Formats: sequence, C-alpha cells, structure tokens
Amino acid sequence: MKSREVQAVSRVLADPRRIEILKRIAAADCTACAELRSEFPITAATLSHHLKELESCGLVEMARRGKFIDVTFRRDVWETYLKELRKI
Amino acid sequence: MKSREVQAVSRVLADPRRIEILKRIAAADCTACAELRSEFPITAATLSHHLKELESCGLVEMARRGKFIDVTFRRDVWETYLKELRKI
DNA sequence: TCATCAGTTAGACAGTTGTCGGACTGTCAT
DNA sequence: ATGACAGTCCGACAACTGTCTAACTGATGA
Repeated sequence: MKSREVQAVSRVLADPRRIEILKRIAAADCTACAELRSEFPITAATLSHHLKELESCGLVEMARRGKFIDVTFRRDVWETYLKELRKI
Repeated sequence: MKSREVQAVSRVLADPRRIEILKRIAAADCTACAELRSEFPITAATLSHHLKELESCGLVEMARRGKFIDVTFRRDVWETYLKELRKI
C-alpha cells in the first residue's frame, strides 16, 4: 500500500460520521442504503456522498442489485491500512 | 479511549503533511522545530500550527527547553488509537 | 404505461482548514 | 542592554468539504 493510499484512507476517516457509517457496515454488511439511512439522521444525497468517499479509497465495495445497493466492508484493505499505520 | 478522541486523532491525521511530520517525529524525537523545518518546505507558522494539532489530540508532547522545543512521540497514545481502530 | 421507490448528480451555501506574512514573546550570547 | 534567534499568535485568504434541495436515472410492480 502506497503512502498516497494511506493518506486517502486517513482523509476519508477524518469525518466523524464516516467513521460511524464504516463501523456500521463493518459490523454487518448492508444490502441497502435505506438501511443505513434509517440509522443516521442524514439525507440520501449526503449518505451517497459519504459512501462514495468510502468506496473511493477502497474501504467499501458497492454493487447494484436491482433497486438496491450491496455495500460490503473490505476488511483486507482495512487490515492493510492498519498494518501501514503500525509501521509508524 | 473515547470515540471522540479517536475522531480527533483521525481528523489530525487527515492532512498528508501531518502524517509525514508525525512519521519523522516517531522515527527520531527531535529537539527543535528548526530540525523539522529544514526537512519540510513549510513556514515556521505553518509548522507550529501542525504541531499544535498533533499535540491537541495527544499524539505528540511538546516541552520548552530554553530557546528550543522538545517534541516527543506519544507512542502509547498511538498504540491505543490503533487498538481502537482494530476493533472496527 | 405509469407511478413509485432507491439511489445519484448537480448546484449552492456555510463552515472549516492549510497556508502565509508580519507582529509578537521569550531566551541566549555578547 | 541589545541584537539575534526559536517559536507563537493573529488576521487574512483561498481551497476544500459536509450538507441540503431539487432534479434526475433506472428498476419494480400494478
């Protein structure tokens, strides 16, 4: 994992709400954004934005399934990130 | 470590330059800001700002020694932070 | 086909933040 | 004392970002 990727993850993790969302996804992969939206007081647009950020740095994966989106936690990326931080 | 403290560290880590500075400090505690300033192309004011951020979330400790500042890496705080992240 | 629902995109706005120059404080050596 | 030096504080500015509303796309079911 390159230094730039570590920075990307760190940047994405900077927002408190994003950490919460990530925790939630890591705890139980969800099959719909609405599932998340029911747990956080945010707009669909805002959630979409955050998910895009989480996806852009590889922390989650998103896949369409009909009307819904499967959101899955990329634990391997997460572990790699932690491994990099442990080097510091 | 409370959730708010984790968020504070994550926020501070979001800036690429701050990660670099932290790495540098972790690699070898330094006894002067000038030492750092010679390695990064930033103003004294900007460096002071970043160090203050790093200090505010507990990642480094700063102590005056005459004209100079001793900057030390708080590895215990760092480990605690990593431990929290590992829970996710 | 048409209404509805899940999610995205675009644009706007407010708040935050990284950066700097310049003034300042405090310390040391002469 | 005085000049030089290490670092901080302040105000400003540009860039970025989290949030929203509103309009949109695409899929489902009646």
